[in-house]
Amino acid sequence: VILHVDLDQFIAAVELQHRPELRGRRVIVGGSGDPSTRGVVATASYEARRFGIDSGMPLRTAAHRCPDAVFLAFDRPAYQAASSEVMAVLAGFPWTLEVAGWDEAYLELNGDAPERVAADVQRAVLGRTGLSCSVGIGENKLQAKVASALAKPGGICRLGSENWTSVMDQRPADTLPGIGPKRKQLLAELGITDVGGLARASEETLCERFGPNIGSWLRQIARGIDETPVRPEHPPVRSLGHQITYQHDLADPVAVELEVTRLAATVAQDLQTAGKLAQSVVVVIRFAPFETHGHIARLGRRSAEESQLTAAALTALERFELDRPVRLVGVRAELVF
DNA sequence: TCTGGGGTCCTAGGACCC
DNA sequence: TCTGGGGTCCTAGGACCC
Repeated sequence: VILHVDLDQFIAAVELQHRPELRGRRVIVGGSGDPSTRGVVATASYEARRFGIDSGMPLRTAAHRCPDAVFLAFDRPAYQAASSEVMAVLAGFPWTLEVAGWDEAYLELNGDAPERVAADVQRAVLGRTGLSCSVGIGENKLQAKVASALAKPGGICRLGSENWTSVMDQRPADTLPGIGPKRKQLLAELGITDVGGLARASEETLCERFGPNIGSWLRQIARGIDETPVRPEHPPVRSLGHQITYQHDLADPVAVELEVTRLAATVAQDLQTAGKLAQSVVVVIRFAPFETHGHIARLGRRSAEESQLTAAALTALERFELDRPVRLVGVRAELVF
């Protein structure tokens, strides 16, 4: 039996802990906190969601739809700190814990009454961090994760092979994690809109449209099947980088080059801090209005040295024709692992 | 009304080798 | 004038997740 613990409105909840006077108000967290700048909504409070505000929406749009909302800057260190507290509480239980993100984790039980454990977990997290969470119970990670979404906010929900079909069949296909807007659209073109339809679809048709792996995997998740293990250790980091969207497009190629150099130096620093070596560097350029391209350059030798990273980044940059204004520059190191 | 930042994984196509 | 088949590796792009 697997539990999926998912914090409710995590980012907004952390902000409201720091500013209790904002409880009950329309709060929107994202970007610099200034809705006249480039950025998107990370999380909106329930009060703001009623105005159609949701994650990913441009801040400018959110300000239009909800002019009297309170806008707060995205505060990564605060969320990381809150997350660590929550995970420490979960680690205190005697079960295998997989941290799956800032605000979610899996617990693998062995024989204990899962509903009772779920309630214990909720009580412990709330008592020690002040944060509310939802808990899904399943026979695998997929079922548990889907169940926790159904349990929101603050509830407990159990899915298993006996009720998967009755609970899920009629729900839209994108209820399943792994199906986003594009796959939902492609499925709709095949006449598949709900989970039941996907479960009954022909594997051949799905593989033809989505490729061999994704095609058969989609059909599996629609049937509630998932064999991925709960893994307590963090998987090795594969890449590490930074990207910046500029408030004003960079029109000058020299400015772009300077930014690539700056970002490469930051990435080198981060590599050294993490004790990792890069084997190649990817430079990403997003041209105005919104066209993104990337080029990769291999390092002469595995390294975390600033000079090596910078040289490779500039080599990659040379492959771009910088003949248009640039709105984003990114540098990412691919690691040796 | 313009569209963040940090990641992972998969796919398609081309180069190359035997 | 027309050009196999099997395999690997690399690159670029895309979809998704939080």
